[in-house]
Amino acid sequence: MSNTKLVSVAPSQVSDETLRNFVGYHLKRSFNVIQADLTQTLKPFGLRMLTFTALVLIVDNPGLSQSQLADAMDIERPNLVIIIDELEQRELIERNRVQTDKRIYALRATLAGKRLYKKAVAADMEHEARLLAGLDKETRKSLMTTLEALGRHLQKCNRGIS
Amino acid sequence: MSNTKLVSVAPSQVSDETLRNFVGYHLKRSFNVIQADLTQTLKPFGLRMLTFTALVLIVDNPGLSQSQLADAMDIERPNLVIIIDELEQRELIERNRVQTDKRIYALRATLAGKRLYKKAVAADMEHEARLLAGLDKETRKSLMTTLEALGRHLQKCNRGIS
DNA sequence: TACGTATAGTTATAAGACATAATGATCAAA
DNA sequence: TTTGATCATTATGTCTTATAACTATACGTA
Repeated sequence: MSNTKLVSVAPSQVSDETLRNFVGYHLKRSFNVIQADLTQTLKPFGLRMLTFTALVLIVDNPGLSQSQLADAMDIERPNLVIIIDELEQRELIERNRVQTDKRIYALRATLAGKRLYKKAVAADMEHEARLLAGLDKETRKSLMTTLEALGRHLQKCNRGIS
Repeated sequence: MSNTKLVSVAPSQVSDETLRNFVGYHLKRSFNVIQADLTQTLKPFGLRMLTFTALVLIVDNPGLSQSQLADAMDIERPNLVIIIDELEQRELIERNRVQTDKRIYALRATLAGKRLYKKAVAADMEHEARLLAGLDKETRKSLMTTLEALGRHLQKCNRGIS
């Protein structure tokens, strides 16, 4: 029993060497920081990440249905309802019945919605530029390239499963 | 009003071109896919992502306190309690009072905890290897390198703020 | 035409991940 | 010894996400 240590002292610094082998660990940690900052960035506009994402997709894809939007956002239809409710109550978007299929709402941004979109997207770009300012240009470019590649690959995998 | 379109038809495919400019968007989408797969991978071991992360950090850092662990996991102390409760009830870890400071619990993995750690870490590595198998070696390497760099940079930023 | 099935949106509900405030026990320093 | 800080905990609330069940509508087929 030569390796028995009755009292192991608390480590002065916690090591995450095992976890750092995992891509998912890095994704989560980096995303947490960005999300926290983005949440603050969007607060002045009265937007959360989810309502911001929905607004952007509606402006970029006028007339899309709630099902299409839920698919694009990778969330379930019931969860989208309150997000759309919120945007509609603020008169940033409209729900329009479709004549050819009365089950569907065609979603469109109002003028106010389009204006907020512009401001919020600009703020988001500034927020990311600020957060990534310390990284050298090479790394920033490589980051976007590899993340795009990872995203494409994983979406492909995912479609294969479901 | 030459650009007035009374009825815009639903887009056949939803475009996310604006969102794809954002690093945060890519991080979240990729993480979602990995998390879903990892959740399934850990299920046979009775572990969730949070309990898995806690177990790994406890095995790698025997004797650390709950405060240290909460810091390392970037969660608040109250939220860690139920995670530790769960691991302790399954006798994967132990809470040991520290003689020199009776406020602190020194956390240590039991033999069963260390065994489960080995299996779960191996399963996690297989899960990531499987998910990333389709990416060419260059991209995989570049991915880890840039994610490490991003992580280091963002943690540095974060410490500056708080 | 009528019936069975599928789809769009909604409601109700539950679980999980997170934050904050307050408490009791302990420590450490004035 | 008293005051203030720290550790773990309890209670509580919010946000995100998932599932099941419901209504209204659409569609294919007998």
